[in-house]
Amino acid sequence: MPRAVESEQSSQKLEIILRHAAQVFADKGYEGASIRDISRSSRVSLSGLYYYVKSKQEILYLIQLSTFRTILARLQAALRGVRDPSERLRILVHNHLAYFLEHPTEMKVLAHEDDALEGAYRQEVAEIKRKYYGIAVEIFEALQPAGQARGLNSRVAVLSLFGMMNWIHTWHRPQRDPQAEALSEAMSRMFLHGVMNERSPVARRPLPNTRARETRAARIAV
Amino acid sequence: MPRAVESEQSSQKLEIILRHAAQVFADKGYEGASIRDISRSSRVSLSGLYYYVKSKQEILYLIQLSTFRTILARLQAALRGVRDPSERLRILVHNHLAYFLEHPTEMKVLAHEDDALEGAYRQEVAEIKRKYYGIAVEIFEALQPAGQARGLNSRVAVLSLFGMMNWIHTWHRPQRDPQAEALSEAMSRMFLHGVMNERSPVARRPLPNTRARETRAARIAV
DNA sequence: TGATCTTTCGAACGAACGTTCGACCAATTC
DNA sequence: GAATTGGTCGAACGTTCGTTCGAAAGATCA
Repeated sequence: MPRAVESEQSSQKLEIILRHAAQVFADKGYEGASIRDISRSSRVSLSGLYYYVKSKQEILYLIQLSTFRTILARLQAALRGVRDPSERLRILVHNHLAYFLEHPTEMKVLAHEDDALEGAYRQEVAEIKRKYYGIAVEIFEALQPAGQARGLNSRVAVLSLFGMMNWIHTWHRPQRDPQAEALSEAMSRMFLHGVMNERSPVARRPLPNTRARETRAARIAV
Repeated sequence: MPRAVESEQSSQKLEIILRHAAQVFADKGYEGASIRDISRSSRVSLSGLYYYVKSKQEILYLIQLSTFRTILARLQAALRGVRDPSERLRILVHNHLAYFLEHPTEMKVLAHEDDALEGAYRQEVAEIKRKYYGIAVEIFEALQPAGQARGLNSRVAVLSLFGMMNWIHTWHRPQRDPQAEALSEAMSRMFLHGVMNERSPVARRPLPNTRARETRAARIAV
């Protein structure tokens, strides 16, 4: 019989399986990875896996769902009480990148296996993704009434930002590249003010001295 | 016997095969696609494919190699004679995005199947990629002596730019989203000057009137 | 017409795939 | 101590995979 209501032990073992599965999917891709790979790496027999999980698709679904739920919940918590649009954007970027660097395997699976799910699984994940995206659009558009944002297509701007952030799974090496703090500061700054040195950057928060120079974290060594 | 020196006809048929293969890889991913899928869609028998091609890996290799070579050659041609760093960056972005939107299937295969190649195939493609990346870094760093670029990690800045651009394969819908001109103008502008409205944008070229407003193409409807 | 070379393909190879089944073991309940 | 329950797994299922092989059909030139 398949697992019906999970005991403490049981759901703990499911988590182990999902953790190893995420690693395997990240290494070989969803299609390139086999259930046997997951069985070997998690030390659960091939048939034993099916006590915890209905199918290979469900494994991917469970990984994506829980990862996305966590990152969304963290974002909502971090945003609570913050009103300034620029600051909210910085929080979004930091939350996204910090989670990315803490859980690189799960996030790679999220970013790279976007098309692999089908049917109801796909739709359920898409729903969370829409919500996450919607928050980003709201934040972006709130930059405008303040008379700050250029006349830019929100969709293009926000998806470009996600592109910057999600692409890091292809290049970021923890030893070599900046960590979450510096990286999110750099990307927020690039997104908000660009790479060029027009006059002076806007200060992080409205300060007496509007011409404050950039923070240390943003000035990454070349 | 496998094809040795290709005749006119023969290499033409190889191109047909590669075009269909790119479509199949783009739809199902490299691992998810089968040689039989490619056989079916290109109307060449399963064994017939192996007259033109040594292996499934070689198919992917040939697609990636020729796509990358073309985009690199076009970039070098478009850059010839242009000295202004900002303008060179705009050319790079436009070249990349224009090719992306003209050949979405090949570019999706390039962006998405980055890890799929192995051994010598992988290295040969990596070499071109390094060259392409190197040009981008050069352009970016040339923004600095002019006293224009912020103290930003080149690697982070350039790879963020590639992230913006390459990510479009996940979201761009030709009917709905801006075309190459408007899109590259928007992304160049975002990268160079950001999304916020600090004072005034810098003019495209050094003009008498440094405070010229943005061009029409950049003001995309929301 | 016959010889040679290029191109095509049906049939089969062994290996690997996702999934299922029924037997089994250990612990808990009566 | 018999029955029940939660967890485990070896063996096998039918299918699909990438690749090979040898025969044969078409083209080219003697």
